[in-house]
Amino acid sequence: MTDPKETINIENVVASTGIGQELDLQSVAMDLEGADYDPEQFPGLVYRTQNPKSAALIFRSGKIVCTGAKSTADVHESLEIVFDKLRELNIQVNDDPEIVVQNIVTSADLGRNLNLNAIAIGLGLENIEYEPEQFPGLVYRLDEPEVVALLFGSGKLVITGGKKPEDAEQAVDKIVSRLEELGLLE
Amino acid sequence: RLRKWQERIRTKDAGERNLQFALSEIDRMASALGVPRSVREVASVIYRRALAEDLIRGRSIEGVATSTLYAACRQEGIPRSLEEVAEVSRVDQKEIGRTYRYISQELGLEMKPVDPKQYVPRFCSDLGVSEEVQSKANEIIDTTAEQGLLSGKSPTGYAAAAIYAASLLCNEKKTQREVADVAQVTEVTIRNRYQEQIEALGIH
DNA sequence: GCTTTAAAAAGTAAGTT
DNA sequence: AACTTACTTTGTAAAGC
Repeated sequence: MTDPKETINIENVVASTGIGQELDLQSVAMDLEGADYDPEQFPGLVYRTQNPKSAALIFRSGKIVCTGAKSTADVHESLEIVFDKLRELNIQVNDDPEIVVQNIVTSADLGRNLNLNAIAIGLGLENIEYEPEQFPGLVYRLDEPEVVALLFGSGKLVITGGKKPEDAEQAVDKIVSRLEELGLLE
Repeated sequence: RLRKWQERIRTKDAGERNLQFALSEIDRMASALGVPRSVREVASVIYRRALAEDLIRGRSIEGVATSTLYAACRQEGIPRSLEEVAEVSRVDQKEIGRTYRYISQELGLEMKPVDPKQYVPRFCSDLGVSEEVQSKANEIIDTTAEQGLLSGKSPTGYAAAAIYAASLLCNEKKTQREVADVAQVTEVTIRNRYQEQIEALGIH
């Protein structure tokens, strides 16, 4: 029996930060190669890094959102690249702007198929959302840690809403023990 | 004070008119769907509860009315798919679905997942197949669902595949296209569910 | 509420070959 | 019938409508 915790994989990390400087996005868009900026569509400028792969949304206020990184370390690496690119454009960037992780998306595998109908009843219809006509996953909201888990018939999971990697581990533990005590993981 | 009085009356009148509009819309859509009067009554009860709980603010009356009708059909055991409900509503399917989930959650309706068997009588009737095909389809659904095959699958596609399989087993073959049309799913979905079901049943 | 970005899960659908 | 592409669901920040 493989511990489901060992199947956890971070798929996406969202973080926010700021350079503490207002920006003229129009000129940044001109000077920054590969930048996508369409203020009519969205107020942020989109800049993609290749290694590590991520997408940064840069705003007029100097605030930045980084998405798509596979780890918190990658978030920092990606943002350092963004900071350096801005410095190359003679824009002042603080030495180490505070980076706050806002959301971590994780996948995991319980290793056996799940009867979602039985789980919906077992976990309590009032606590879950399961509408297979609209989406194949069962939505389970946990209080501690405060995350949302999507459970699939294959036994695969998606956990989102966490701020740190341990949130996903705790969530998997709780889900496994709840399903075990309900006898729905045999 | 007189102004406040008038305002209250105006608000009350507007509220009455909105409720009448919602109920007439539920009636219109229920007729178009051909569901019995009991379903309209259940829908109007749910709608009034949503109104009392102030769940309509920020949402269209039409959207909430349609969602309560969708929920009522399910509660009464004669579900209509979101696609079918959307066809008689002025609200798009996506909006009906999210409004339904919101109302269901807030009112604590505790709706059980739709049992594919609930679609069998209507689909079979539309196809004009025998009672034998109908009970065979129900049997296929029960035995395969017990094996966990239903998890995550849409109830209409699951029912359609079982009816298709049953029509073959009872020598009353209907084509995948015919079944797909009454269930409003694609032939590809029927093919996929059908393959899983006959494999689970050990029919080769 | 919406707009945009990223990523996974699995089902369904549509278009092309 | 296979492949590809795309949409459904979940969280999250950003600025502006």
